[in-house]
Amino acid sequence: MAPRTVTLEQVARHAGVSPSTVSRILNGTAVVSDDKKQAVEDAIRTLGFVPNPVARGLAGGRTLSIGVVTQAIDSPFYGAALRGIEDTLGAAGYSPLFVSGHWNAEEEARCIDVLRTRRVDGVIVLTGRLSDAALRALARQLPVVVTGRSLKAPGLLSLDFDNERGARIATAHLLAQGHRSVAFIGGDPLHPDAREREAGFVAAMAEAGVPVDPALMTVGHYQEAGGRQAVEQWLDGGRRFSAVFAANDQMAFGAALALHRRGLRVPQEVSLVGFDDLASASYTIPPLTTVHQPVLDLGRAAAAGMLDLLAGREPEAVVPPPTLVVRESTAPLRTG
Amino acid sequence: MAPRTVTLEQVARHAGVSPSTVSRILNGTAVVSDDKKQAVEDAIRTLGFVPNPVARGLAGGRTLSIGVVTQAIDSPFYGAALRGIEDTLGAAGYSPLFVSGHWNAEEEARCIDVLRTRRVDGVIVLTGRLSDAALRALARQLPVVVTGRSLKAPGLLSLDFDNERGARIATAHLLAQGHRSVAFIGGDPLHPDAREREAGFVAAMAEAGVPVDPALMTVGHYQEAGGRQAVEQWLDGGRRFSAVFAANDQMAFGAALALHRRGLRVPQEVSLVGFDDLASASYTIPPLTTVHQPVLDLGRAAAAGMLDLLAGREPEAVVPPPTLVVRESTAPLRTG
DNA sequence: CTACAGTGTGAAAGCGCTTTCATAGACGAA
DNA sequence: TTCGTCTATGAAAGCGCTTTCACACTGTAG
Repeated sequence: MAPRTVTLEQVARHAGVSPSTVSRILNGTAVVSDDKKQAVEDAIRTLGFVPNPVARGLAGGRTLSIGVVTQAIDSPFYGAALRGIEDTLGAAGYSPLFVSGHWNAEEEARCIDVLRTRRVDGVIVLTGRLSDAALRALARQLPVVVTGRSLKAPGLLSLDFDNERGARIATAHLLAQGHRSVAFIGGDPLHPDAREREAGFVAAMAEAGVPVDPALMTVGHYQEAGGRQAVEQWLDGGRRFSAVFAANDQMAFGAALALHRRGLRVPQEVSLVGFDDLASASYTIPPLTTVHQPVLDLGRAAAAGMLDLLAGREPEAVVPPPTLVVRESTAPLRTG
Repeated sequence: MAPRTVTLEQVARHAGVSPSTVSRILNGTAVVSDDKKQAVEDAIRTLGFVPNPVARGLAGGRTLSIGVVTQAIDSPFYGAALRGIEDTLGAAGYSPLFVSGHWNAEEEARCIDVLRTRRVDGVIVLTGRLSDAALRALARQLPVVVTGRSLKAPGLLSLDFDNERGARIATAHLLAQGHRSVAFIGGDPLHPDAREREAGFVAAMAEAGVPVDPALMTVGHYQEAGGRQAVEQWLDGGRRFSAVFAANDQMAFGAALALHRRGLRVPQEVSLVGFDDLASASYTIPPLTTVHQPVLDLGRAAAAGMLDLLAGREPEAVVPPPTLVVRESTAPLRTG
């Protein structure tokens, strides 16, 4: 219980070389003769030496930690991404440092200050409210990976998910089922992805030659309560619709509850489609048809991209395309 | 964009004092005359000096970061706790370092090694599989706060939630509604809290003089799928019950789906109670009656306790008692 | 045989801060 | 007045690692 921390110097002494040599072997910074390398590796093993990242951070400027700016640490949506990041970063010896911006540009900027203060080697930003300019500026100092936008800059990798396409296929599915009056509950138009999803919806409707009723389009702020209120207002206003497309699952859940309360059965009377495919979407009643976002993969891709950036490699990021997961909340329009 | 990092030495020069003095002022380690203190504070302000935690960590051994061992970074249950921890730690200038043990003692031990390597100032363990002995040993080296068990040791604070009581009131609620054949879906008995919840269920039944049917008690591993399978098996086996108490919400969701599939309506035909009060529990169909666990407060309390421990104060932790949130998944037994 | 690139290696100087340790005053006691 | 005891402060030694820089060597060319 008192394994006095082993230092690089001890390893050096044990192996009969200088600390510099040990460091060089550790980091592969220079060519070292094979015999010394062997001796050092043996010493490391027998002594059980583990480099101290703190000292490394001070001396070399590398802390082996990556800042991750998320919006809320307990977000059901980003959770999977965080997991993906944690996994692939961890496998490479890096540790993520999670901070939450709470959908607030100012707070996000503060988070990034904290990360910089802590000397992280890179920053992964999950969507967020920061301006593109701010990200570009940040990328001049550190490798940056950002999701939810497409943005070109040196030292910056952006991983964008095709929200419009996702919304299109969701809407197309409803249309293919015969629905003509489909209501849309959007996210906050401040989010680019909310705008894209709306655009996808509109595009799919136009493509099918179905006019969209502006009265059946509203904003639900990506929260359950928003979805619920949307439906309640439509129903209170006497609006009729046979299908609802919610721009995220949480709003779809809210909508489902409102429909249930008003005695409208899903999918018999109203079809419902969500977006994101949260883990819980397959266990709602009925299980929700939704657009699957590969968030876990996105997290992994972001982390892998960061690793590439750090290694000076050209990052090759692949974000899988959106797919529709058809479950039980949608059904063909009942004629008559 | 090139605000060359300001060092403590620059502050010292600017204020006309020695670095030692600046450090002393920063840490309050010694008495410093008021005029110098003033000068230093001015210098800090005008220079915009921010101490480098990495250097601090190397020199002083304090990194101002707290390791947090959670089981899955994307857990819907612990998420709120993480948020609470992040908030109160952040307010005190500490940063949490989250690592996930994935319900695996070995992995948890590895996580703790990572944290130690990173020289965290303390460790918060959310439940987990580590042995009490391992935690006690850890507490000899670092302040430790652990949730989900009660355990006394120097340098260790344990925050336990009254699972048994929670299970009792949930069961009592069902019993008060006239239910007599109530089924129980438990968590993995390896979790102490799973055992406690089961004990609470059994105790409440006994208290009411209602015999428990062992065939109506099963293990669902805290997952949706487990809850679902439990119900399916009972139904397939021809078992009858008018109420189900699931030891966590996720299993309750699974159970609800299985009941729905079999055409049994909640709460008309079967009452359903969960445990945890996940954020999503109020938006299921029907909204779930469940035992509210103040996870957010628990997270805050854990962080506050850690801060106390670090400051050498006697931590005074208060975990609020469980309460039952009655929603719409429970109803009086239909007689006849 | 001298001169000049390479190579592998060690010495030593930091990285930015904390923390002894030592010292110059200030002050009360003798 | 002299001595001892504090008290505030500075000098300097690290914390454990990286990274110049310089130095022996080798080897090859002139």
